[in-house]
Amino acid sequence: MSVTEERTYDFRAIERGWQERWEREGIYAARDDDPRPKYYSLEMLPYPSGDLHVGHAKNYTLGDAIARIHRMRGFNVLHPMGWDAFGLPAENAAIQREIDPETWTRENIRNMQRQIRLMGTSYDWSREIASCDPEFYRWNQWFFIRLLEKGLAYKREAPVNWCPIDQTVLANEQVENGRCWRCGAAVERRNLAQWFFKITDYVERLLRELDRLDGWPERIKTMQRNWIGKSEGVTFSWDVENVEAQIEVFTTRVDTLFGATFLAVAPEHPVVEQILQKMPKARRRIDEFTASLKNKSELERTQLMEKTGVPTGAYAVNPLSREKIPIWVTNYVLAEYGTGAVGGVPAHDERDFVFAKKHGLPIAQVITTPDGSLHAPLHEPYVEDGKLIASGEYTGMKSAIARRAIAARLEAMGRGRVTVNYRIRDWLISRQRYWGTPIPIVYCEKDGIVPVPDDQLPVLLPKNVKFTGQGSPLANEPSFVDTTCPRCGGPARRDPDTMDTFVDSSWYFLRYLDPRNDEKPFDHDVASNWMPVDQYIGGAEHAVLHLLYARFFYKFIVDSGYASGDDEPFTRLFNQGTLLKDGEKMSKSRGNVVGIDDTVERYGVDAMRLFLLKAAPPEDALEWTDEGIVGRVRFVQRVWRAAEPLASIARTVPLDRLPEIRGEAQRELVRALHVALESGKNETATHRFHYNVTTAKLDELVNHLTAALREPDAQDDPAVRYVVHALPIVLAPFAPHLADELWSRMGYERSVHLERWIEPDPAALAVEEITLVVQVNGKVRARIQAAPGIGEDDAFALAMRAPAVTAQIDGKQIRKRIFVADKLLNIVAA
RNA sequence: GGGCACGUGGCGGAAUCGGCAGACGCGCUGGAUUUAGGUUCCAGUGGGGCGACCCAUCCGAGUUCGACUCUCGGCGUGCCCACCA
Repeated sequence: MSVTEERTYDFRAIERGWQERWEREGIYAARDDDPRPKYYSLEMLPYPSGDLHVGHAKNYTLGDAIARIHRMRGFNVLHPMGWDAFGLPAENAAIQREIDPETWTRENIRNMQRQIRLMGTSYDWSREIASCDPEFYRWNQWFFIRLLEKGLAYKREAPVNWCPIDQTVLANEQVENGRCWRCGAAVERRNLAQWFFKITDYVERLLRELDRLDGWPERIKTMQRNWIGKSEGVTFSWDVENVEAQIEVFTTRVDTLFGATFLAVAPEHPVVEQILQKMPKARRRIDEFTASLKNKSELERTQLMEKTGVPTGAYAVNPLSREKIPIWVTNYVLAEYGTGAVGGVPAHDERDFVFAKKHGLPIAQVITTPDGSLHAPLHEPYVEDGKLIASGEYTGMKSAIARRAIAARLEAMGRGRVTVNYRIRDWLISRQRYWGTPIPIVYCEKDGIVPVPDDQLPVLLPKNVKFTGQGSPLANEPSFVDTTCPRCGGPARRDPDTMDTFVDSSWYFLRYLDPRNDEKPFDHDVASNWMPVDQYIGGAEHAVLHLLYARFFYKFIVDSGYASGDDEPFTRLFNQGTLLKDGEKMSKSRGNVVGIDDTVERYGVDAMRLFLLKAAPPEDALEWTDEGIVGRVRFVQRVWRAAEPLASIARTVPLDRLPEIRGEAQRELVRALHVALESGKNETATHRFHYNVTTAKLDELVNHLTAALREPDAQDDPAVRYVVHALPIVLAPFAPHLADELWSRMGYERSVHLERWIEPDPAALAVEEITLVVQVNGKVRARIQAAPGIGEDDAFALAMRAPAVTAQIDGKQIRKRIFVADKLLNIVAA
């Protein structure tokens, strides 16, 4: 073996060895009774899709660095991991390849456990959970029944989103641009009886309390606000001429009421049938129109079709002007939003304008610009607030004032009221699929809807189910569906549906706190002590799904007394940027994945981790390159070559005080260490987590160390020994294996990950000389070396000795001096 | 169409408070070591000029002694929402 080979860091053997030892000794296990301040550090739990790629590694590496540095900063850190194990891909594998979904899932979990361990992440594996375990999903069923008892779970027939490919209904949150979020199929509308969670009961709190989530990205809060979609307006009714009916409309622009020239209703609106009873002549054309819409998917109806409609022949009476306007059935008014009917104001609404132009309906301007300069004919709708015209007694009012006045008038007439409307709908949780939590409900001919009693939970998923891809697997399984009523003992049928997997992730973070409890989902006191999650890390794709559901669920949990304290579950949220390969998001479906196993085998875990942290700030998208990681391989080897030969003697210089400093180079070396320590501390304390900067400071430190080691007798220099001694500590959160290997070679028995971070020392950070920038008229002309704290006059005197400065001032008057202590002197001359 | 981000060398990025633009890394160039390749080490690396200096953070204005940073306008990129009444 040659000399160079001997000094090469054998990362393959060393990294594996440390992972086994950490696990054997359980050094990352969190204890409930630890007296130190708690820190709950959580990454969104992964779906066990098969293989991890370096995109996953990016997410977990950041979370692990944060957990590790908090542990070293004196916190009792809880850092758990688990599996979001229910879901469609497992069932699709069953249909396509005849593998049992459970087998498929368990195999994937096993493989991903191995890969996550390969990354050297500091999880407390004793708390691991998988949502497909009956010990976990039992509590989904338990919570379902608690929600049912509170009236927050209910079954209702409603128009719902149906995915024809995945053969199940979807929540509104799972429909993106009219398409299924999983498979991309155009979603259809179906009227089905389904279970909902009443998230709308919590909508005001979910909206208002976003304001106090200071640790959340503004972007995510905005997305939640938009999704909730609160709008304030007026709901009021129109009489229908010659028909015993009223039509309620909701509008945010009641100031435009005098400009309504038609009334638009959704085809599904009940008033359509009432009108047809009186005026059967219109039936054929309305039926034809409605039928033409029926064939269209929701996507086509909302996005691709032009606005169209047919008149009903009936007229509505404007409650204020008494004007009669025609009632039209249209395709652009949605039955599910507001009241399903809208006053058509072409002059001041873009959709109504387009519709009126097409069908030759009048355009009546009732708002003009504040200066009154806008007059008919309008070539485009004027949708801003302005001043009312042609609006009876309200003419001349500003929009905002008119809105209040007209609302008050409608209220006084007993026709209307100020209302608030929300875009968000109740959360549809039924799924017509097998691989999920069975809904714990039994239908009895005598007793109706009967919840399964707590002591009969869990309702287990049956094994050996047939997967044909046709219809719901559980519904086709008589041994599961046929049961007896828990109340009367008579024949009954089980609900054949399973729950949306987002139910699992709405409270899983509480199960980590008490994972083996078989009497309750979690203990009240244990949960209250650990909650809320201090730092939550994950991608932004869950902004209106998981993150909204979990907030709802935790509010319910605190309201019900299952836990106490702040009812917001996640104090701080950090959105990781995605990992790109060749400019595209790395994903299995795109086929551009770089695997964990290959990367670790080739470059080592620490090099991979360092690259993922170093290449970009964690919130930014990061392009994976094989060239970039070799720089980190070099770094790991450079550290090893510098520090390992001194490992046996480094401990002779203690870390609890600064070492003897023999010269300027030694000062700079020790300073570089403390700069790195401070960077790690600050990036953590400010929650920026820009460890790309901290790792750059580590590079500078190692550059200084390498230079110092070229001096004769460097091994005997106390500053060199001190820095080598401290190196494992400052490396530990980022390159945990390398750090522990060096630490143990110094003779320590205990892992470096149980050591304290060294507090950056102001004396080490202080500089003996500062560089004062001298500007003339804002342009840098000289840099002068001076002692820190130099006064303005002394600085000026020094500056005037610099030829580059005097040359610029020559022949001019000095008007002003700006002096920033220890930084800059700007001489203004003209 | 609306909202929110962002725009700095060949590339990823740094500059935390309005005060040295380009830290650190990749790549590249030259040198040393090496039979050679690789590794390692050293030096250099925004553009222009022989030079004192000049130009440069998407473009254009503005505020300021001083702007990558603040304001206004434009262009570009990304993400989210979108017949929501």
